[in-house]
Amino acid sequence: MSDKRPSKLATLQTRASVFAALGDATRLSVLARLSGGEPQSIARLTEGTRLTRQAVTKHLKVLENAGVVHSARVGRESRFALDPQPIEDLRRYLDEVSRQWDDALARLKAHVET
Amino acid sequence: MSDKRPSKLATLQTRASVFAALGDATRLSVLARLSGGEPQSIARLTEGTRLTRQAVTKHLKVLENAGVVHSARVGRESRFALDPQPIEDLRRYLDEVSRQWDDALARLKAHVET
DNA sequence: ATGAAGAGCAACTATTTAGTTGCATTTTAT
DNA sequence: ATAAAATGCAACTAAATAGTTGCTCTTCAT
Repeated sequence: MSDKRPSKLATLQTRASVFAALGDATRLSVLARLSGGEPQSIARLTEGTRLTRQAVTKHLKVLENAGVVHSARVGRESRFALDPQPIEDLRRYLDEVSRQWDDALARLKAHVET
Repeated sequence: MSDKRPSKLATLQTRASVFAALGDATRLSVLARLSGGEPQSIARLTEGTRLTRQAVTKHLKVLENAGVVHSARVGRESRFALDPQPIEDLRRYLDEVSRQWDDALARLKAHVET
């Protein structure tokens, strides 16, 4: 049977790429617009921005490569929608980090008081 | 009275910079080590890595600028420790995005079924 | 059938980033 | 007093990123 679980390094890289995808103000705005639920065309997502359509397209590709959004062609426009899974993964990961941190602090405190 | 609240754009930029700081596998490993609670020197954080001390230093500076870690000089070494607040902020933000998404889906579904 | 809307592709520039090497400075231990 | 350890600083390179412009292709509406 093949190994279903990706290596630790691969997981790290994947996670990093999702974080990196969110590491840009423009992309966060796009994300905000898409969190409304309705898939939106590139032209629509470009409205209200000072950027070119092509610039927005590039940002969308970054988000898509990270798996944060996906696109589907509908007629002459391609509609982008949010993909909640990777974001959920990040949430869990940050929960984990916070938990570890709290536990560590509790342990250190207990150690000092002993 | 001065305006305590930062502009929306500034908030976005700050958040983006924190995401960006986490958008690198090396920095995520550093973070993992620091989530153990104990402040660690640069030399210590470099151990086990294939990188130079200076490379690690740069990564630490990125994390520090984003507010994710802080450093304090102790004798000849400078010890880095995690700063949980920004991570907590990201958690909340991702919670918010997920919530919006879920709500939107619920609304869309309700609309379809009506 | 034809013009306009929406998007894709390619080439190019400028800036940022990740990494290196080399050398100077501070602190500790002998 | 001096050598080793830990760090800081500066200059440099290579690659990635954000953005642009220009052109082509497909699809829709008239």
